[in-house]
Amino acid sequence: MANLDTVDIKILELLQQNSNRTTKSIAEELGMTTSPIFERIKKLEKEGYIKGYVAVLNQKKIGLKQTVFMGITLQGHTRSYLEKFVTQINNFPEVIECHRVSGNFDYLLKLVVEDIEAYEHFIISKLTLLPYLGNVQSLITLSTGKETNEINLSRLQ
Amino acid sequence: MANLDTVDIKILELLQQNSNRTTKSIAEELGMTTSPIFERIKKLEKEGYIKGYVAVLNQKKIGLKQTVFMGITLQGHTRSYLEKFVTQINNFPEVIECHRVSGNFDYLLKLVVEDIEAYEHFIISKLTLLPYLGNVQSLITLSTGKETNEINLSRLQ
DNA sequence: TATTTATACAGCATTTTATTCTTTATTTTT
DNA sequence: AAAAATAAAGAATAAAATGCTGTATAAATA
Repeated sequence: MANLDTVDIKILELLQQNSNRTTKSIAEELGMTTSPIFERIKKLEKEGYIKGYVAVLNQKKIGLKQTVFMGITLQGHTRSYLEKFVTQINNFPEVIECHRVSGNFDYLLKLVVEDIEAYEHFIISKLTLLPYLGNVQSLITLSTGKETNEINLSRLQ
Repeated sequence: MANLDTVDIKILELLQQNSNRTTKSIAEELGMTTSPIFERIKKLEKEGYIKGYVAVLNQKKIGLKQTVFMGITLQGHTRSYLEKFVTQINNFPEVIECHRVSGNFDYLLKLVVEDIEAYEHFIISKLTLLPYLGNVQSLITLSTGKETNEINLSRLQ
């Protein structure tokens, strides 16, 4: 695919908002028939523009009410240790994101836990067991104004 | 719904991984027929456990290669100003998350941009126009070890 | 310029899935 | 123990996905 045209971008925008829409309804919105829309979606999937389709859950309703960010600095920085650290961090079910960053920390983590108590438990019984841990800073989410996975594609047009 | 049973949790886990699976294939995996699975999914949607279904895009392939986190401190803290700040921040297409946090910052943002240059442009031409801005700290993502929206539900069982 | 080739899409046919309904078994309540 | 509620199987129907054919338009080639 040379590049994405207007129709492709529109399809991606719609599927980011609701991936359960029928091909037909997308086709109608774009003033086309189902087949070209169907074929374009398959192409976007095949060529990797679309990584997949997922259900988004209501964390709070499920009992996981607390989001926490952690800035972590390590004391050692050997390659083998960094890799080990990432592997272990990724295995914790509480951790949903783990980014190596430049700036005032080495790593930034995003966690989802039941509540503050569960977070404290995570720190005591899991995190602090990791060696070479340096400075650890917690950012406890009080409220969330925006939290989406939707990438704004208007910039591409 | 009193609460989620084992089958509900399993369904949620599967739909978090791939929401395009057919009812039939989920039913087969769980050793049931399609109708109960179908009804359970509808119930989970209706009662708000499932917020929606979305396509996950390949950011890099689309040309948005850089993720950045920003810790922001405000100088003023009147209610009306905080609200205005959040509203304006949420309107920036670059910002995909905006959390009010306790800790060393007032707000933590997550942004997705083309590259560092685009990030600099965001700061100069958008962010710094906001009044009452205090300390701003950037955490530039170098690499990402884990980045998922999938909530681990094994904790609930 | 004429001719071929590739691309995109409409429209229809077919297969597969989603959805609804009925019946039966099981559990819960009284 | 009887009645009511719940859960699921199985079949029937509606809707959607998927594939195919033909046509128009654009791009490439001679």
